Amino acid sequence: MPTKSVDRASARDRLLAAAGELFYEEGVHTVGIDRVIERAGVAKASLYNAFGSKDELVKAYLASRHAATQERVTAGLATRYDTARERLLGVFEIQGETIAKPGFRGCAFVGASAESGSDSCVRAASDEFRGWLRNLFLELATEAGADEPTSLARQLCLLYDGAMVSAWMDRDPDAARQARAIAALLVDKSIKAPAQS
Amino acid sequence: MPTKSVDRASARDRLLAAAGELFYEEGVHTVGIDRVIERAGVAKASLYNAFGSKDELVKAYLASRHAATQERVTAGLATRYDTARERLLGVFEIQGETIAKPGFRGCAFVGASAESGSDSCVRAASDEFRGWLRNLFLELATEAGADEPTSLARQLCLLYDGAMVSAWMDRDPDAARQARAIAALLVDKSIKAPAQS
DNA sequence: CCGACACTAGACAGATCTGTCTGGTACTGT
DNA sequence: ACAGTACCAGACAGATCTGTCTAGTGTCGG
Repeated sequence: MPTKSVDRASARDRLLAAAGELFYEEGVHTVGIDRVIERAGVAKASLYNAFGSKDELVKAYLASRHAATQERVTAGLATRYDTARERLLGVFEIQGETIAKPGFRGCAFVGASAESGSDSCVRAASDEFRGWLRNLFLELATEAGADEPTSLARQLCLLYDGAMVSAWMDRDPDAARQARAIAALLVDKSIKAPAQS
Repeated sequence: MPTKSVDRASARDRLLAAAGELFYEEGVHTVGIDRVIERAGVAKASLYNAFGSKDELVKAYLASRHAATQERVTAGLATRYDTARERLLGVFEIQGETIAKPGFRGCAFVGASAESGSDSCVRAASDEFRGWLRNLFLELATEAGADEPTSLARQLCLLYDGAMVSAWMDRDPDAARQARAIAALLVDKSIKAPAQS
Protein backbone atom coordinates (compact mmCIF):
# COMPACT_ATOMS: atom_id res chain seq x y z
CA MET A 1 0.00 0.00 0.00
CA PRO A 2 1.61 3.26 -1.06
CA THR A 3 1.65 6.15 1.32
CA LYS A 4 -1.24 8.56 1.33
CA SER A 5 0.67 11.19 -0.57
CA VAL A 6 1.10 8.81 -3.47
CA ASP A 7 -2.32 7.23 -3.92
CA ARG A 8 -3.88 10.66 -3.67
CA ALA A 9 -2.61 14.17 -4.17
CA SER A 10 -2.12 16.21 -1.03
CA ALA A 11 -4.95 18.42 0.12
CA ARG A 12 -2.99 21.47 -0.98
CA ASP A 13 -2.56 20.16 -4.50
CA ARG A 14 -6.18 19.18 -4.86
CA LEU A 15 -7.22 22.60 -3.61
CA LEU A 16 -4.98 24.35 -6.08
CA ALA A 17 -6.33 22.20 -8.91
CA ALA A 18 -9.94 22.83 -7.94
CA ALA A 19 -9.34 26.54 -7.49
CA GLY A 20 -7.60 26.63 -10.85
CA GLU A 21 -10.63 25.25 -12.62
CA LEU A 22 -13.28 27.23 -10.76
CA PHE A 23 -11.48 30.56 -10.63
CA TYR A 24 -10.68 30.39 -14.31
CA GLU A 25 -14.14 29.27 -15.38
CA GLU A 26 -16.25 31.57 -13.27
CA GLY A 27 -14.02 34.28 -11.91
CA VAL A 28 -11.98 34.71 -8.79
CA HIS A 29 -14.57 36.74 -6.99
CA THR A 30 -17.64 34.79 -8.04
CA VAL A 31 -16.43 31.46 -6.70
CA GLY A 32 -16.68 30.98 -2.95
CA ILE A 33 -14.49 28.98 -0.66
CA ASP A 34 -17.21 26.39 -0.19
CA ARG A 35 -17.31 25.59 -3.89
CA VAL A 36 -13.55 25.13 -3.96
CA ILE A 37 -13.37 22.77 -1.00
CA GLU A 38 -16.34 20.83 -2.30
CA ARG A 39 -14.72 20.20 -5.68
CA ALA A 40 -11.38 19.42 -4.06
CA GLY A 41 -13.02 17.04 -1.60
CA VAL A 42 -11.22 18.74 1.24
CA ALA A 43 -12.19 20.14 4.61
CA LYS A 44 -12.41 23.87 5.02
CA ALA A 45 -9.87 23.77 7.82
CA SER A 46 -7.38 22.19 5.43
CA LEU A 47 -7.71 25.10 3.06
CA TYR A 48 -7.06 27.67 5.76
CA ASN A 49 -4.30 25.52 7.11
CA ALA A 50 -2.60 25.32 3.73
CA PHE A 51 -3.18 28.85 2.41
CA GLY A 52 -4.26 31.01 5.31
CA SER A 53 -6.82 33.02 3.40
CA LYS A 54 -8.69 33.17 0.13
CA ASP A 55 -6.40 35.95 -1.00
CA GLU A 56 -3.42 33.67 -0.65
CA LEU A 57 -5.24 30.97 -2.55
CA VAL A 58 -5.87 33.43 -5.36
CA LYS A 59 -2.21 34.39 -5.35
CA ALA A 60 -1.22 30.74 -5.51
CA TYR A 61 -3.69 30.20 -8.34
CA LEU A 62 -2.17 33.02 -10.37
CA ALA A 63 1.36 31.92 -9.55
CA SER A 64 0.60 28.41 -10.76
CA ARG A 65 -0.94 29.82 -13.93
CA HIS A 66 2.18 31.90 -14.50
CA ALA A 67 4.45 28.94 -13.91
CA ALA A 68 2.42 26.66 -16.15
CA THR A 69 2.33 28.95 -19.17
CA GLN A 70 5.94 29.96 -18.70
CA GLU A 71 6.92 26.32 -18.61
CA ARG A 72 4.70 25.40 -21.56
CA VAL A 73 5.95 28.23 -23.75
CA THR A 74 9.60 27.92 -22.81
CA ALA A 75 9.63 24.17 -23.34
CA GLY A 76 7.71 24.41 -26.60
CA LEU A 77 10.03 27.04 -27.99
CA ALA A 78 13.17 25.18 -26.95
CA THR A 79 12.20 21.82 -28.42
CA ARG A 80 10.44 22.74 -31.64
CA TYR A 81 12.24 25.58 -33.29
CA ASP A 82 15.73 26.26 -34.50
CA THR A 83 16.03 29.94 -35.30
CA ALA A 84 15.07 32.94 -33.23
CA ARG A 85 12.67 34.06 -35.93
CA GLU A 86 10.85 30.73 -35.75
CA ARG A 87 10.66 30.99 -32.01
CA LEU A 88 9.26 34.49 -32.26
CA LEU A 89 6.40 33.20 -34.37
CA GLY A 90 6.28 29.93 -32.46
CA VAL A 91 4.89 31.79 -29.49
CA PHE A 92 1.72 32.31 -31.49
CA GLU A 93 1.56 28.66 -32.48
CA ILE A 94 1.75 27.60 -28.86
CA GLN A 95 -0.84 30.22 -28.06
CA GLY A 96 -3.03 28.70 -30.77
CA GLU A 97 -2.95 25.37 -28.99
CA THR A 98 -3.95 26.98 -25.72
CA ILE A 99 -6.81 28.80 -27.39
CA ALA A 100 -8.05 25.67 -29.09
CA LYS A 101 -8.38 23.79 -25.83
CA PRO A 102 -11.98 23.29 -24.71
CA GLY A 103 -12.92 25.61 -21.90
CA PHE A 104 -10.59 28.38 -23.02
CA ARG A 105 -11.76 31.61 -21.44
CA GLY A 106 -9.07 34.14 -22.28
CA CYS A 107 -6.08 35.18 -20.23
CA ALA A 108 -6.41 34.34 -16.54
CA PHE A 109 -4.57 37.50 -15.56
CA VAL A 110 -6.78 39.73 -17.64
CA GLY A 111 -9.79 38.05 -16.10
CA ALA A 112 -8.55 38.33 -12.55
CA SER A 113 -7.45 41.91 -13.04
CA ALA A 114 -10.89 42.82 -14.30
CA GLU A 115 -12.48 41.91 -11.01
CA SER A 116 -9.92 43.50 -8.76
CA GLY A 117 -9.26 47.11 -7.89
CA SER A 118 -6.08 48.64 -9.24
CA ASP A 119 -4.28 48.22 -5.95
CA SER A 120 -4.88 44.58 -5.13
CA CYS A 121 -2.33 41.80 -5.03
CA VAL A 122 -3.85 40.47 -8.23
CA ARG A 123 -2.37 43.39 -10.07
CA ALA A 124 1.05 42.56 -8.68
CA ALA A 125 0.80 39.00 -9.97
CA SER A 126 -0.44 40.29 -13.32
CA ASP A 127 2.41 42.75 -13.56
CA GLU A 128 4.86 39.96 -12.98
CA PHE A 129 3.30 37.85 -15.70
CA ARG A 130 3.15 40.76 -18.10
CA GLY A 131 6.77 41.51 -17.38
CA TRP A 132 7.75 37.98 -18.24
CA LEU A 133 5.74 38.07 -21.47
CA ARG A 134 7.21 41.36 -22.61
CA ASN A 135 10.67 40.17 -21.76
CA LEU A 136 10.18 36.94 -23.64
CA PHE A 137 9.32 38.82 -26.81
CA LEU A 138 12.11 41.28 -26.21
CA GLU A 139 14.77 38.61 -25.81
CA LEU A 140 13.57 36.73 -28.86
CA ALA A 141 13.39 39.91 -30.90
CA THR A 142 16.89 40.87 -29.87
CA GLU A 143 18.19 37.40 -30.59
CA ALA A 144 16.52 37.49 -33.98
CA GLY A 145 18.40 40.67 -34.79
CA ALA A 146 15.40 42.93 -34.99
CA ASP A 147 15.90 46.51 -36.05
CA GLU A 148 14.26 47.93 -32.95
CA PRO A 149 13.74 45.01 -30.57
CA THR A 150 11.70 46.87 -27.97
CA SER A 151 9.36 48.23 -30.59
CA LEU A 152 8.90 44.83 -32.21
CA ALA A 153 8.37 43.21 -28.83
CA ARG A 154 5.61 45.62 -27.98
CA GLN A 155 3.94 45.03 -31.28
CA LEU A 156 4.02 41.29 -30.83
CA CYS A 157 2.76 41.62 -27.29
CA LEU A 158 -0.16 43.60 -28.62
CA LEU A 159 -0.89 40.90 -31.16
CA TYR A 160 -0.69 38.25 -28.48
CA ASP A 161 -3.23 40.12 -26.38
CA GLY A 162 -5.46 40.70 -29.34
CA ALA A 163 -5.49 37.04 -30.23
CA MET A 164 -6.36 36.11 -26.65
CA VAL A 165 -9.28 38.51 -26.45
CA SER A 166 -10.62 37.94 -29.95
CA ALA A 167 -10.48 34.19 -29.55
CA TRP A 168 -12.34 34.42 -26.29
CA MET A 169 -14.90 37.11 -26.90
CA ASP A 170 -15.71 36.13 -30.48
CA ARG A 171 -15.23 32.39 -29.95
CA ASP A 172 -12.74 32.44 -32.80
CA PRO A 173 -10.17 29.64 -32.42
CA ASP A 174 -8.40 30.94 -35.51
CA ALA A 175 -7.31 34.19 -33.92
CA ALA A 176 -3.83 32.95 -33.06
CA ARG A 177 -3.17 32.00 -36.67
CA GLN A 178 -4.18 35.49 -37.72
CA ALA A 179 -1.93 37.01 -35.11
CA ARG A 180 0.91 34.81 -36.30
CA ALA A 181 0.43 35.97 -39.89
CA ILE A 182 0.54 39.62 -38.88
CA ALA A 183 3.52 38.91 -36.66
CA ALA A 184 5.38 37.33 -39.56
CA LEU A 185 4.87 40.52 -41.50
CA LEU A 186 6.24 42.67 -38.72
CA VAL A 187 9.13 40.37 -37.96
CA ASP A 188 10.28 40.25 -41.57
CA LYS A 189 9.95 43.99 -41.83
CA SER A 190 12.00 44.47 -38.70
CA ILE A 191 14.69 41.93 -39.47
CA LYS A 192 15.27 42.68 -43.10
CA ALA A 193 15.40 46.35 -42.30
CA PRO A 194 19.14 46.91 -41.56
CA ALA A 195 19.99 46.65 -45.25
CA GLN A 196 17.49 49.35 -46.05
CA SER A 197 17.65 52.99 -44.95
CA MET B 1 -37.07 77.75 -9.80
CA PRO B 2 -36.64 75.18 -12.57
CA THR B 3 -38.40 71.87 -12.30
CA LYS B 4 -36.75 69.07 -10.42
CA SER B 5 -35.85 67.16 -13.54
CA VAL B 6 -33.82 70.11 -14.72
CA ASP B 7 -31.92 71.23 -11.65
CA ARG B 8 -30.96 67.65 -10.91
CA ALA B 9 -30.81 64.50 -12.99
CA SER B 10 -33.47 61.90 -12.33
CA ALA B 11 -32.74 59.16 -9.85
CA ARG B 12 -32.46 56.70 -12.71
CA ASP B 13 -29.85 58.78 -14.48
CA ARG B 14 -27.81 59.34 -11.38
CA LEU B 15 -27.93 55.64 -10.62
CA LEU B 16 -26.74 54.78 -14.09
CA ALA B 17 -23.93 57.29 -13.84
CA ALA B 18 -22.81 56.02 -10.45
CA ALA B 19 -23.05 52.41 -11.56
CA GLY B 20 -21.07 53.28 -14.66
CA GLU B 21 -18.19 54.61 -12.63
CA LEU B 22 -18.16 51.96 -9.93
CA PHE B 23 -18.79 48.93 -12.12
CA TYR B 24 -16.10 50.01 -14.53
CA GLU B 25 -13.57 50.88 -11.85
CA GLU B 26 -13.97 47.92 -9.57
CA GLY B 27 -15.93 45.29 -11.39
CA VAL B 28 -19.59 44.44 -11.72
CA HIS B 29 -19.52 41.76 -9.12
CA THR B 30 -17.30 43.48 -6.59
CA VAL B 31 -19.47 46.56 -6.23
CA GLY B 32 -22.57 46.19 -4.11
CA ILE B 33 -25.89 47.90 -4.44
CA ASP B 34 -25.23 49.96 -1.33
CA ARG B 35 -22.13 51.54 -2.84
CA VAL B 36 -24.05 52.47 -5.97
CA ILE B 37 -26.94 54.14 -4.19
CA GLU B 38 -24.56 55.91 -1.86
CA ARG B 39 -22.61 57.45 -4.72
CA ALA B 40 -25.79 58.28 -6.61
CA GLY B 41 -27.31 59.85 -3.50
CA VAL B 42 -30.42 57.81 -4.05
CA ALA B 43 -32.64 55.60 -1.92
CA LYS B 44 -32.43 51.87 -2.34
CA ALA B 45 -36.12 51.71 -3.12
CA SER B 46 -35.57 54.05 -6.06
CA LEU B 47 -33.02 51.71 -7.54
CA TYR B 48 -35.32 48.73 -7.37
CA ASN B 49 -38.18 50.86 -8.60
CA ALA B 50 -36.19 52.00 -11.61
CA PHE B 51 -34.35 48.80 -12.53
CA GLY B 52 -36.01 45.92 -10.69
CA SER B 53 -32.79 44.07 -9.89
CA LYS B 54 -29.04 44.41 -9.91
CA ASP B 55 -28.90 42.26 -13.00
CA GLU B 56 -31.02 44.76 -14.87
CA LEU B 57 -28.81 47.57 -13.63
CA VAL B 58 -25.80 45.72 -14.99
CA LYS B 59 -27.54 45.25 -18.30
CA ALA B 60 -28.39 48.95 -18.40
CA TYR B 61 -24.78 49.79 -17.56
CA LEU B 62 -23.49 47.71 -20.45
CA ALA B 63 -26.14 49.05 -22.81
CA SER B 64 -25.15 52.60 -21.96
CA ARG B 65 -21.50 51.75 -22.50
CA HIS B 66 -22.35 50.26 -25.85
CA ALA B 67 -24.40 53.29 -26.86
CA ALA B 68 -21.74 55.73 -25.68
CA THR B 69 -18.83 54.17 -27.57
CA GLN B 70 -20.94 53.56 -30.64
CA GLU B 71 -22.00 57.19 -30.62
CA ARG B 72 -18.48 58.43 -29.95
CA VAL B 73 -16.89 56.35 -32.69
CA THR B 74 -19.59 56.91 -35.27
CA ALA B 75 -19.65 60.64 -34.70
CA GLY B 76 -15.86 60.89 -34.69
CA LEU B 77 -15.51 58.95 -37.92
CA ALA B 78 -18.23 60.91 -39.67
CA THR B 79 -16.93 64.35 -38.81
CA ARG B 80 -13.19 63.97 -39.06
CA TYR B 81 -12.32 61.81 -42.02
CA ASP B 82 -13.00 61.87 -45.72
CA THR B 83 -12.00 58.53 -47.18
CA ALA B 84 -12.90 55.05 -46.02
CA ARG B 85 -9.24 54.27 -45.53
CA GLU B 86 -8.87 57.21 -43.16
CA ARG B 87 -11.94 56.11 -41.24
CA LEU B 88 -10.56 52.60 -40.97
CA LEU B 89 -7.47 53.97 -39.26
CA GLY B 90 -9.45 56.68 -37.53
CA VAL B 91 -11.03 54.04 -35.31
CA PHE B 92 -7.65 53.57 -33.70
CA GLU B 93 -7.18 57.30 -33.24
CA ILE B 94 -10.49 57.55 -31.42
CA GLN B 95 -9.51 54.50 -29.43
CA GLY B 96 -6.30 56.28 -28.52
CA GLU B 97 -8.25 59.13 -26.99
CA THR B 98 -10.31 56.71 -24.94
CA ILE B 99 -7.21 54.95 -23.71
CA ALA B 100 -5.50 58.21 -22.80
CA LYS B 101 -8.34 59.26 -20.52
CA PRO B 102 -7.51 59.02 -16.83
CA GLY B 103 -9.12 56.05 -15.18
CA PHE B 104 -9.01 53.92 -18.31
CA ARG B 105 -9.35 50.29 -17.30
CA GLY B 106 -9.70 48.35 -20.54
CA CYS B 107 -12.84 47.29 -22.31
CA ALA B 108 -15.90 47.25 -20.09
CA PHE B 109 -17.30 44.21 -21.89
CA VAL B 110 -14.11 42.24 -21.48
CA GLY B 111 -14.09 43.12 -17.81
CA ALA B 112 -17.71 42.25 -17.22
CA SER B 113 -17.40 39.02 -19.19
CA ALA B 114 -14.44 37.99 -17.09
CA GLU B 115 -16.50 37.91 -13.93
CA SER B 116 -19.55 36.23 -15.38
CA GLY B 117 -20.20 32.65 -16.31
CA SER B 118 -20.46 31.86 -20.01
CA ASP B 119 -24.23 31.75 -19.88
CA SER B 120 -25.08 35.01 -18.16
CA CYS B 121 -26.81 38.00 -19.67
CA VAL B 122 -23.48 39.80 -19.62
CA ARG B 123 -22.33 37.58 -22.43
CA ALA B 124 -25.38 38.52 -24.47
CA ALA B 125 -24.60 42.22 -24.08
CA SER B 126 -20.97 41.55 -24.92
CA ASP B 127 -21.89 39.59 -28.01
CA GLU B 128 -24.00 42.46 -29.19
CA PHE B 129 -21.16 44.91 -28.70
CA ARG B 130 -18.69 42.62 -30.39
CA GLY B 131 -21.05 42.19 -33.28
CA TRP B 132 -21.26 45.92 -33.74
CA LEU B 133 -17.48 46.30 -33.60
CA ARG B 134 -16.85 43.55 -36.13
CA ASN B 135 -19.50 44.97 -38.38
CA LEU B 136 -18.06 48.45 -38.16
CA PHE B 137 -14.69 47.21 -39.36
CA LEU B 138 -16.32 45.05 -42.00
CA GLU B 139 -18.33 47.90 -43.46
CA LEU B 140 -15.37 50.25 -43.50
CA ALA B 141 -13.14 47.59 -45.02
CA THR B 142 -15.68 46.88 -47.72
CA GLU B 143 -16.18 50.55 -48.40
CA ALA B 144 -12.44 51.01 -48.64
CA GLY B 145 -12.32 48.34 -51.31
CA ALA B 146 -10.31 45.82 -49.36
CA ASP B 147 -9.22 42.67 -51.08
CA GLU B 148 -10.84 40.40 -48.51
CA PRO B 149 -12.95 42.62 -46.28
CA THR B 150 -13.90 39.99 -43.71
CA SER B 151 -10.30 38.96 -43.27
CA LEU B 152 -9.11 42.53 -42.91
CA ALA B 153 -11.93 43.30 -40.50
CA ARG B 154 -10.94 40.42 -38.28
CA GLN B 155 -7.34 41.51 -38.28
CA LEU B 156 -8.26 45.04 -37.32
CA CYS B 157 -10.58 43.78 -34.62
CA LEU B 158 -7.68 41.79 -33.23
CA LEU B 159 -5.51 44.87 -33.23
CA TYR B 160 -8.22 46.86 -31.52
CA ASP B 161 -8.47 44.25 -28.79
CA GLY B 162 -4.75 44.05 -28.43
CA ALA B 163 -4.43 47.81 -28.00
CA MET B 164 -7.14 47.79 -25.35
CA VAL B 165 -5.51 45.05 -23.32
CA SER B 166 -1.92 46.20 -23.73
CA ALA B 167 -2.80 49.77 -22.82
CA TRP B 168 -4.61 48.59 -19.72
CA MET B 169 -2.42 45.79 -18.44
CA ASP B 170 0.89 47.42 -19.26
CA ARG B 171 -0.28 50.99 -18.58
CA ASP B 172 0.89 51.88 -22.07
CA PRO B 173 -1.09 54.82 -23.43
CA ASP B 174 0.77 54.51 -26.71
CA ALA B 175 -0.72 51.14 -27.62
CA ALA B 176 -3.39 52.58 -29.88
CA ARG B 177 -0.78 54.39 -31.94
CA GLN B 178 1.07 51.11 -32.37
CA ALA B 179 -2.10 49.36 -33.37
CA ARG B 180 -2.82 52.12 -35.86
CA ALA B 181 0.62 51.73 -37.42
CA ILE B 182 0.17 47.99 -37.86
CA ALA B 183 -3.34 48.56 -39.15
CA ALA B 184 -2.02 50.96 -41.77
CA LEU B 185 0.30 48.24 -42.98
CA LEU B 186 -2.49 45.71 -43.28
CA VAL B 187 -4.90 48.15 -44.87
CA ASP B 188 -2.44 49.20 -47.55
CA LYS B 189 -1.58 45.60 -48.21
CA SER B 190 -5.21 44.70 -48.59
CA ILE B 191 -6.23 47.69 -50.69
CA LYS B 192 -3.32 47.84 -53.05
CA ALA B 193 -3.51 44.10 -53.55
CA PRO B 194 -5.90 43.85 -56.54
CA ALA B 195 -3.22 45.19 -58.88
CA GLN B 196 -0.77 42.57 -57.64
CA SER B 197 -1.01 38.78 -58.01
C1' DC C 1 1.63 1.29 22.00
C1' DC C 2 1.66 6.18 21.50
C1' DG C 3 2.30 10.76 20.30
C1' DA C 4 2.70 13.63 16.16
C1' DC C 5 0.65 14.74 12.09
C1' DA C 6 -2.53 15.57 8.33
C1' DC C 7 -6.81 15.53 7.43
C1' DT C 8 -12.35 15.36 7.74
C1' DA C 9 -16.92 17.03 9.08
C1' DG C 10 -19.52 20.54 10.27
C1' DA C 11 -21.20 24.08 13.65
C1' DC C 12 -20.58 28.78 14.39
C1' DA C 13 -19.65 33.97 14.36
C1' DG C 14 -19.61 38.12 11.93
C1' DA C 15 -19.75 40.60 7.84
C1' DT C 16 -21.92 41.62 3.53
C1' DC C 17 -25.11 41.24 -0.18
C1' DT C 18 -29.68 41.41 -2.56
C1' DG C 19 -34.17 42.62 -2.28
C1' DT C 20 -38.57 44.16 0.43
C1' DC C 21 -41.17 47.06 3.12
C1' DT C 22 -42.68 51.03 5.93
C1' DG C 23 -43.06 55.76 6.63
C1' DG C 24 -42.02 60.37 5.63
C1' DT C 25 -40.94 64.47 2.38
C1' DA C 26 -41.21 67.62 -1.52
C1' DC C 27 -42.91 68.92 -5.57
C1' DT C 28 -46.71 68.80 -9.59
C1' DG C 29 -50.91 69.41 -11.98
C1' DT C 30 -55.71 70.26 -11.34
C1' DA D 1 -56.31 72.65 -1.33
C1' DC D 2 -55.35 68.00 -2.52
C1' DA D 3 -54.33 63.70 -4.76
C1' DG D 4 -50.53 61.82 -7.20
C1' DT D 5 -45.88 61.16 -8.18
C1' DA D 6 -41.24 60.69 -7.33
C1' DC D 7 -38.23 60.33 -4.11
C1' DC D 8 -35.52 59.65 0.58
C1' DA D 9 -34.11 57.21 4.91
C1' DG D 10 -33.37 53.18 6.87
C1' DA D 11 -35.01 48.84 9.20
C1' DC D 12 -35.43 44.22 8.05
C1' DA D 13 -35.29 39.29 6.17
C1' DG D 14 -32.82 35.73 4.08
C1' DA D 15 -28.99 34.18 1.70
C1' DT D 16 -24.10 33.83 1.18
C1' DC D 17 -19.37 34.64 2.19
C1' DT D 18 -14.93 34.42 4.86
C1' DG D 19 -12.74 32.66 8.56
C1' DT D 20 -12.52 30.10 13.30
C1' DC D 21 -13.14 26.44 16.26
C1' DT D 22 -14.13 21.87 18.14
C1' DA D 23 -14.04 17.09 17.81
C1' DG D 24 -12.94 12.99 15.65
C1' DT D 25 -10.31 9.67 12.24
C1' DG D 26 -6.54 7.33 10.19
C1' DT D 27 -1.62 6.83 9.47
C1' DC D 28 3.17 6.89 10.45
C1' DG D 29 7.69 6.67 13.04
C1' DG D 30 9.77 5.20 17.10
